[in-house]
Amino acid sequence: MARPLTPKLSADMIATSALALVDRDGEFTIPALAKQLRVSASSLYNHVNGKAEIVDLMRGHAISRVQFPGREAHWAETIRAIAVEYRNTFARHPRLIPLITAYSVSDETTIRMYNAMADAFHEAGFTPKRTLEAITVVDSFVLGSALDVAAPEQVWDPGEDANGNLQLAVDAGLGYPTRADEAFHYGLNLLIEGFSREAAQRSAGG
Amino acid sequence: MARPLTPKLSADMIATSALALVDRDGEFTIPALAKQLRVSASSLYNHVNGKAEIVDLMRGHAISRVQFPGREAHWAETIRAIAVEYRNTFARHPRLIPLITAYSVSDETTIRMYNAMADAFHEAGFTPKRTLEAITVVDSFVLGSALDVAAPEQVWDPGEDANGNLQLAVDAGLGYPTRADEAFHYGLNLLIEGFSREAAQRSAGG
DNA sequence: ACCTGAACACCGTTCAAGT
DNA sequence: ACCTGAACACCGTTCAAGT
Repeated sequence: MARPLTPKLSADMIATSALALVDRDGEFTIPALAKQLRVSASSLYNHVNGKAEIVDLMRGHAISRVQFPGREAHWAETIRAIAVEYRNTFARHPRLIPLITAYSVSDETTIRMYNAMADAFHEAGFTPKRTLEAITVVDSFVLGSALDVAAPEQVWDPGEDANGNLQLAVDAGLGYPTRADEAFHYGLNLLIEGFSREAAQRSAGG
Repeated sequence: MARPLTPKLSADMIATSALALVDRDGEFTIPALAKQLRVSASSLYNHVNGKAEIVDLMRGHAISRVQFPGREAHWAETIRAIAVEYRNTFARHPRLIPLITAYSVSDETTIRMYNAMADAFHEAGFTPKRTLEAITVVDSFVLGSALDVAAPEQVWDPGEDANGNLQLAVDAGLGYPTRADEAFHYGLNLLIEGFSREAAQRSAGG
């Protein structure tokens, strides 16, 4: 074969194909990826610097869909919309999450998201330090909630080791596929209510 | 050599040694682990069924230190104490977190923790379904916060892509090594305040 | 510039052999 | 029962050769 007139590969094709493998298998290998692309393994290295870079591209690819709310919204609704979008984006590829947590997280979309949150908390009257902490809180909760989507359900099947109250709760949750979703919105509401109360106190001159 | 009179290895030694490698390098390999234990790689398989089981043992080993509060405490303080303990336990071995998120999470200590939280929320008057959601919320936030400890600081060095408000917040956070700690307590307070308000509403017959 | 096959170092796991 | 060394399949990456 050797070099074709038009390239058989691109970084974007590699990312898309790898994401499909992760969605299906929870992992990917270079040989499996090459096979799916009908290409030899070494060809990938003409477009990509290594496996770590492929993971990086996958995160960028997954996250690039994030839609931001318009600036006309109330700051609290901006925070909510970003958190929901961010979490849903991760939840769309739950098995990607364990892979990307091992790597650093600083692509352009992430920064844009932090920017938008910083603006919202500034509008709420938060100090810079408080803004940093609030962003960290939202980020942690979103990431943890996304991980919860990826987690196998067996966590919630404790069997004999559960005492009465846990068993009751689990029974209430079985056959309840939106558990992770509802818990996410519940927690997000608690956080935003707390932020709002703090904002009200600040504007009241507390 | 062959078989020694007293075994050179045990599952616990393997877990401890692997944890030391992860703390130092962020990962571990079977050959490196065997070398540190001054043993051949194949010897490990007399005590352990494979790499996945070693990761399982590491999580159990790390988590086994968790101290539970006495039952005399107020339910809200019980929740707080568990969350703090749980999160600090993970934060003690931050580089372990990306490894264990890829596996399932259902050992005995975890179940005991969920049991204790279920009792606390029951005491607060939560329904079983609400209890399940509240536990999920706390769990997600704790895990996300622990991941934040493990995350490289470069997330918070956005450089030119930051707009004014984000840059101000980051400036407030640089050289501020307890950022992750303070954000965790901030978020935890918000959640517990929310839980308490809900409990008060319920007991008032809302 | 981009694809290929051969090659290399390394990893996880198995297993017969030894005591 | 428990350790060893040899062996196997597999993985990530490099590189000279080809167009």
